[in-house]
Amino acid sequence: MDAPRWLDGREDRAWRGYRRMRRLLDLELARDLARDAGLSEPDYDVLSDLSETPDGRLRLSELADRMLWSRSRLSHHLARMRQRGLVDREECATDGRGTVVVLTAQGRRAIEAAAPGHVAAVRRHLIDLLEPDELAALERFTHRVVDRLAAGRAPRDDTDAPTDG
Amino acid sequence: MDAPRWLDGREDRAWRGYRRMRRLLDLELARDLARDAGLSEPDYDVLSDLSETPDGRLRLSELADRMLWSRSRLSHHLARMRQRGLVDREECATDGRGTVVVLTAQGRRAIEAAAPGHVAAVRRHLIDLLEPDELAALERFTHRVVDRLAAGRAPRDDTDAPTDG
DNA sequence: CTACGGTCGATGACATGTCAACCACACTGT
DNA sequence: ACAGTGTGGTTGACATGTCATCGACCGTAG
Repeated sequence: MDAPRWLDGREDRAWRGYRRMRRLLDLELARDLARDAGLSEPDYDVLSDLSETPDGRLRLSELADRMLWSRSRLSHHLARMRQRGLVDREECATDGRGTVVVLTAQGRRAIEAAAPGHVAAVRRHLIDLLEPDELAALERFTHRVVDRLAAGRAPRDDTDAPTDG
Repeated sequence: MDAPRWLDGREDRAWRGYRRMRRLLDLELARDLARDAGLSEPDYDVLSDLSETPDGRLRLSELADRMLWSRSRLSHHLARMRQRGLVDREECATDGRGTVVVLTAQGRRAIEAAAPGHVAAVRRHLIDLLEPDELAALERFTHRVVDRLAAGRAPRDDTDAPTDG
């Protein structure tokens, strides 16, 4: 650990800005979502991913992978959402161990009611504040960073932690 | 709520990329930090903010404001960090209600041991992957977004939720 | 001084996320 | 068929974060 390369002025401001934006955006979006739709951000994400499939159904592990959640976390969260009637479970026809997560009619109504306001908030607080070149840069570098990070992850691991050293 | 303006292709890719990057970066940085330094990200942030002051001391509410945490959350977290010997509490000389959070010698050693590796990880997984124009864009737009969001927040509110409608 | 409304921080109850087993089933080789 | 090994999902214990409330103290007005 010799002579660490600290962040210079611009790098430090970018990094701090990123973290601060992240936090404020989270607080704001979560607040709006809870107030207007009675959903948390995780709730919204689950419903959103489900609603993007043709039949509102996904294997639990498939959903967990898409969301980058551990199966454990998703299982717990689904149990809570299920009690609220937003989703349901079905046995998987092709794999006796499997669970299929199903979007209920109520869940679909919830995401459809929440989506316009949520997208509007995302625009108002972030997207519409970006210049075209900034939006393009955001798209480019986030995907670059994601590709690198995803490459470093173990192919399958329930713990959300890659097993490399 | 008439005819919501959905995100177009580029906007949608940027927004999804942002959220995915955010999640993967969090997992990776938290993992590295835990493995190499035995600290969580919140631990690191607390220690980092404290170590940036001249004497390693901050009023609890001042620290909470800088971190955008509720006083309650910080109070709970400090109780845990205190049990591990990373920080301590002192009474505030100028305000009988107040608490001063103090970085202990052990806490200073912990942050100084953790920082080089953490900064290296931030570089490796994010900063060093950005082109100069992307870094500049990140700095610019995050600060713009933060300014807007900060302006919308009530000046003082323990709940982390602005009181506007 | 005393009353009053506000702020500081701690606390307990509860919601959420993590981690380490665990069971049931799938797959492979023999 | 049937071990042995691996995967899918659940569970319980625990760590962390949120929310409402409280006691102590501050500031100001009478």
